[in-house]
Amino acid sequence: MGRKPCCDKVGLKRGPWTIEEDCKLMNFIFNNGTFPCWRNVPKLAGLLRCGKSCRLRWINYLRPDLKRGSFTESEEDEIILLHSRLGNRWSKIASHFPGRTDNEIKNHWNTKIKKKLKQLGLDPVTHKPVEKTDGNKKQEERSETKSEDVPCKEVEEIRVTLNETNDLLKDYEMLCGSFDLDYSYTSSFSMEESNNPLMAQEENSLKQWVDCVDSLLSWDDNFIPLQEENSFPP
DNA sequence: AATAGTACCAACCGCCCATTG
DNA sequence: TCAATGGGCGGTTGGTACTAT
Repeated sequence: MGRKPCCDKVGLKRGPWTIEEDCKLMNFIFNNGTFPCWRNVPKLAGLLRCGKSCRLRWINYLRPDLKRGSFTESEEDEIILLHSRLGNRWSKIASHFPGRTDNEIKNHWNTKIKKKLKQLGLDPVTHKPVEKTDGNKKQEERSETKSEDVPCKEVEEIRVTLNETNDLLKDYEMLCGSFDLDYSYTSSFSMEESNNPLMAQEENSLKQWVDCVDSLLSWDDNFIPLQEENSFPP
């Protein structure tokens, strides 16, 4: 007996989200705060998406507390450090970067950091120097002479940083000893919980974000506030 | 200008695990 | 105790933009 699919995929929309869908989802979340059951969200928000898709969209893209833009060098260094300790546990790694998502970090690792480590002669999995066979030596020589995206100076800087990072490891471990390593940054919030200063801050940033987006997006006539939109599709 | 190759990232898939009845 | 369920997670894919030939 196999497991039931997370949702009935028949008739559900897939692929990139439209602005209208984003609006519907945001609108629903702004009006309802926390939602214990993602499965019901698409139905209640009037979306033809599965609950998982809504959750992902919110967490990875719509959350008001998301930090946009490329990773700084110090962030990269910390990712490398954390990866050496935690492996591919991206959500754990992401919990150390408020505003960054596990998906974002995973993508950055796979597209940028992995390459940099390889060019440094480090195994991205073990973080240890790679034993070079004749075959991959030649291949690496070729790619190194061809490669221009990481100049020698930069590679040297990364080496220095990594050494510093290793020096920091001890301090970091001490630090982790005094904090809960499993501390996880949670994206869920509730308007009702705004007595909590942190929640209030989050709510405040949410409002600021809404104002900001409001001014940037041309909220067309299709965007109907939830309170006014009493009739959801059956 | 056209085509091929590469990089990037949003989104999906399927498995795992905690919770619930 | 166990099966069903839903959320979370990591791996992978597919589309798009950019670059090289």
